[in-house]
Amino acid sequence: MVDFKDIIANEIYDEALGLTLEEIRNLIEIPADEKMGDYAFPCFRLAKALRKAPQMIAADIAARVSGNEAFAKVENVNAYVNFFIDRAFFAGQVVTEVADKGAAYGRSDEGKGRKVIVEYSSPNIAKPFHIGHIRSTVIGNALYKLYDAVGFDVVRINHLGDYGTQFGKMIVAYRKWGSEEELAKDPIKTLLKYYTRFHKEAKEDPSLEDEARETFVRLEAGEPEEVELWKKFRELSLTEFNRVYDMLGITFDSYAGESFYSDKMPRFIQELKDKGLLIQSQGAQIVDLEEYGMSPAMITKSDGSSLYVTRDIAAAVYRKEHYDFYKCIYVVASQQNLHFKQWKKVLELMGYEWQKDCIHVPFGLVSLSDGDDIKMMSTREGTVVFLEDVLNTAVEKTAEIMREKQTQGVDIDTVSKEVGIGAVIFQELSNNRIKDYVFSWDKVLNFDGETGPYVQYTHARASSVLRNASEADLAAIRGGNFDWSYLESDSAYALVKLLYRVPEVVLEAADKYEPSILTRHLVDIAQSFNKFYHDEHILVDDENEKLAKLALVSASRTVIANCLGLLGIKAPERM
RNA sequence: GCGCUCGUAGCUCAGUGGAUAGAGUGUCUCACUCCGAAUGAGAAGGCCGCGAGUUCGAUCCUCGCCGGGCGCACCA
Repeated sequence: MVDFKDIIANEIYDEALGLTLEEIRNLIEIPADEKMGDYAFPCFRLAKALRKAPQMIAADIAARVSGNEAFAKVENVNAYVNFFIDRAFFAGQVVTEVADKGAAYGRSDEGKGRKVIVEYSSPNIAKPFHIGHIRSTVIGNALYKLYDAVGFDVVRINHLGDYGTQFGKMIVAYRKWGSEEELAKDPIKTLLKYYTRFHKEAKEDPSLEDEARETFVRLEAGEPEEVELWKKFRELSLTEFNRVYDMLGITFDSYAGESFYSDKMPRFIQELKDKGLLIQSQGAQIVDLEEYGMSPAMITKSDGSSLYVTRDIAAAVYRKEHYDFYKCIYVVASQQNLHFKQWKKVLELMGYEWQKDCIHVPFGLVSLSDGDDIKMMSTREGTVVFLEDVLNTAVEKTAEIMREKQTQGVDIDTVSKEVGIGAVIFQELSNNRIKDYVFSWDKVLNFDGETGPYVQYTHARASSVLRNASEADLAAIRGGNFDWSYLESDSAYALVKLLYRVPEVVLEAADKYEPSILTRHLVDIAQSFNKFYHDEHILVDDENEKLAKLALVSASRTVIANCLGLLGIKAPERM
């Protein structure tokens, strides 16, 4: 498709300006106000070199470039050269491009098949899957889809938190107060009960903590009794997690969690020793990072058992050797910024240059409102909102709305899931991932305005218009060429521009590890479509006008469906 | 105390080294004999936390302060 910035840069370029083609291209901007054109070139930067007022330069350039078929008008306003695209030409380009590419519109091959690992979700086994876990899960899934869309070969890893002292605690608690029947009935909630009780009682009796650590040492040493219990907890948990993953439509290529690396650690502990990085301190073994302004990275505890960093080092090297990744993306909470900094530094000190290809993608905290108080969710305290409850409630509310509206021709059961769960996912992907937020039922159950259901509704509405068109019309708009001057109105044109930008927005979202960039753009498209829909009648009598407009509706529908797909959200035809 | 991070409309949040800082929500209006009103239009609402600096130009970059969040060795 045409690249207007390239065209403009080529038109403007002149040796006398003292800027390279690339520099000129980068200066081109999209004006905030549409009245100022579709693209603008500010001339301030040229003033010094040319020793001329920027306004004069702009006037010169505007006079020099003109006559390209892509532009309806080129003019200067003060220090800016403003370019107005030829609307009909542009609409034709975009609409036919979308029609040609269909589901592939927005995708590209920038990645050239290189391998990217995305590690995400990674819940702790034996703990509930709560609303806080949605972030890594949903952001990670969107990043997987985005990287896949821009041409990378993506491996999805669920790095389960299935190891560590917490399992010592769990085993101790189960042995003291557990019952098999209770566990079978509702595994996670029961395990959570034991875990909560453990922490309550450990406050009174600190020896429980020691007992838990010893138990973990035995687990890591492969003692059959401990291993068997651990396996049981792991299996029960996975069954429950998979139920949530199914609802969200998420799958993984690997569930190699922390335990997977337990037998791979000794090699690295030895390597750290050999490289003179490991020092003894208070009975533990650490890598001193003081000169880098960080607290030490603890590699083994005084009882000899491993820690988080130890396992992450093993995991990183394993992945490099096993997958030979181009990039390894860790979608993990910002609370662990320090951990990742330490871990990267240790890898660097070990001489693994590829650590620079390991990228921590952090996200903010989800907290709960408790009256006037805002507090962190705590598994230990038992103050959590279960993700499954949130999803189910959203689905129920959707079904209720659909019954009220008496939506025809759909299976409420199926569509309410697509819309309800889509609403929760969309909400999660709406804001910058780094922002903290307070969970709110009102917010997650609001389906008006900039929400998932709004975008899905727009898709359903476009689908409905196309259903109302005749078979002959639909056949005609598949790749047809029409009188695009019917798409020169402000609202049609605004929509065309947004559709045009989708491929670059997808790339940017992947580049910045920020799905919300796409979510926001999708909202803009939906708003723009709805405005177009209100401003203009689509199924008009004039055949040429109708076909041009239908082609735009069809393109919009395709793009909305594609973008929703990249976010991991369904696009129902009716709702 | 140190490090990281956030601070933009009543609330939730976009935004960019450039032209008059934008949405949604809430409040008040208006629009369904018309392709889906989970919609659209309008009104109202802003020392872009504060103070310096860099720049032709700063809400954006730098430094300092203030306020919130997170983290800082035997948890993950």
